[in-house]
Amino acid sequence: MRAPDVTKQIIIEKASELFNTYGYKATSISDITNITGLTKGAIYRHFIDKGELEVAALDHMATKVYLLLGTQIKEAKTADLKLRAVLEFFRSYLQNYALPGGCPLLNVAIEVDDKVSPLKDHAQQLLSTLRDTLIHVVQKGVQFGQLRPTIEPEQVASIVIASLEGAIMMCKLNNDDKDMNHVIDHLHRYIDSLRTERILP
Amino acid sequence: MRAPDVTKQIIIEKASELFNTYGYKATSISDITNITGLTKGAIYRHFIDKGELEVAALDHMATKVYLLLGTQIKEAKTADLKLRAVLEFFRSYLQNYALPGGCPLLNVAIEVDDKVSPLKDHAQQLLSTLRDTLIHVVQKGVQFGQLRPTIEPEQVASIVIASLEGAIMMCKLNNDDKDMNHVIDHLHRYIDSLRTERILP
DNA sequence: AATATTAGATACCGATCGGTATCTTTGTGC
DNA sequence: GCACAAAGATACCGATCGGTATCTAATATT
Repeated sequence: MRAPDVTKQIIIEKASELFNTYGYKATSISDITNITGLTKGAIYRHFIDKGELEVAALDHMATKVYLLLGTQIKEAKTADLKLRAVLEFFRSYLQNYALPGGCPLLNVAIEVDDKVSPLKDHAQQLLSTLRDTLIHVVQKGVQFGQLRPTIEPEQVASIVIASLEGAIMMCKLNNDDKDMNHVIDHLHRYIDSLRTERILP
Repeated sequence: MRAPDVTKQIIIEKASELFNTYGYKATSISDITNITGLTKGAIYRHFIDKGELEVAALDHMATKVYLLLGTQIKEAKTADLKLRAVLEFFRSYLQNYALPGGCPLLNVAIEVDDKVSPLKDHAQQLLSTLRDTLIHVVQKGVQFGQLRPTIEPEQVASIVIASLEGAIMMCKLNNDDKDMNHVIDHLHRYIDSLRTERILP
């Protein structure tokens, strides 16, 4: 008998990889028992039903990703560098496969079809968090005179997120980084256009 | 007893809506018998297994969409207008819901997780077709002096497709057109920048 | 009109799904 | 060391999955 929260964490970790790779509905409890070496009895002791495990797994993946992304953003000093850090974070996303199955947000957003469900609520919250993070970066950039005051932070967020998520889809389907590189190149130039004009000496 | 190909077409049409809305794996044969009023016997007379129906349904949706998109592109006279027609096509995509479940390409691309499968092959082909269409538009635009000769057609295609598909994901999740409008506004300005500079009088 | 062909209905198959009741084992507090 | 609580295993449940063998009925052929 192990400390219960350790076992629970193992279940969440392994399950989240399966969910993110094969889909939430497509991953069965048996798949999770197989990969964890545990039994159904053990799993259902920690989660009242599959839905609760799905939400826990999504939360786990999300905090893992956002923690790393948040760090990268904080380390960059100016708004435009912070935005570029986001781009490079998404590029590395595809290369080192620390995150099996691609972007958790994209995957869950496409899979959930219910009008309302806990999983959809969490997916919406994930997107909001990402949007708000980018919006905040841009707002601060304007405030500090790093970015042009005429730009709309919400629009910048929409453009950056949509481009990167779409690129992930394309790259995953073709097993090829080409589209992501094209998109990131373009976004770098887009960010250039957001900066305040500096008269160089 | 009806003409067989009429029944087959009904099955494909109804099934494709279910597949695109709820997912391929998540839609059962029973779901299809319910919506068509037919029985399993009738369905399995026309398709050897579920996989064959999945592919037929995806093909059906794709040709339906690409026929309409192709028309819009042909009706626009210059390359930059053709590209803008693509943007507006995607905008209308979300509003009138002639296409239940959103973009078939995006949905299937996220769902297929197999390394190789007929459905994935078709999904890849769909993306290639869309890419090639945009690339061709840009190449002709350069050839006819409508677009700057320095631009890379492949990069334009990646950027346009990724942005639009990503926006679809965001809008579907939030049930809100905002992100798509932001993205399309940006793409219009991007297309502006692709045009040959004209010295206005 | 009789026959051959085929679309579609019915009833069933084994496998697997999510979930649960119950039993055994393990660790903990006294 | 013994009682108790909790973790995990086992065995099972009804429902549903994709798929099929067989039967019926409607059309097409002659």
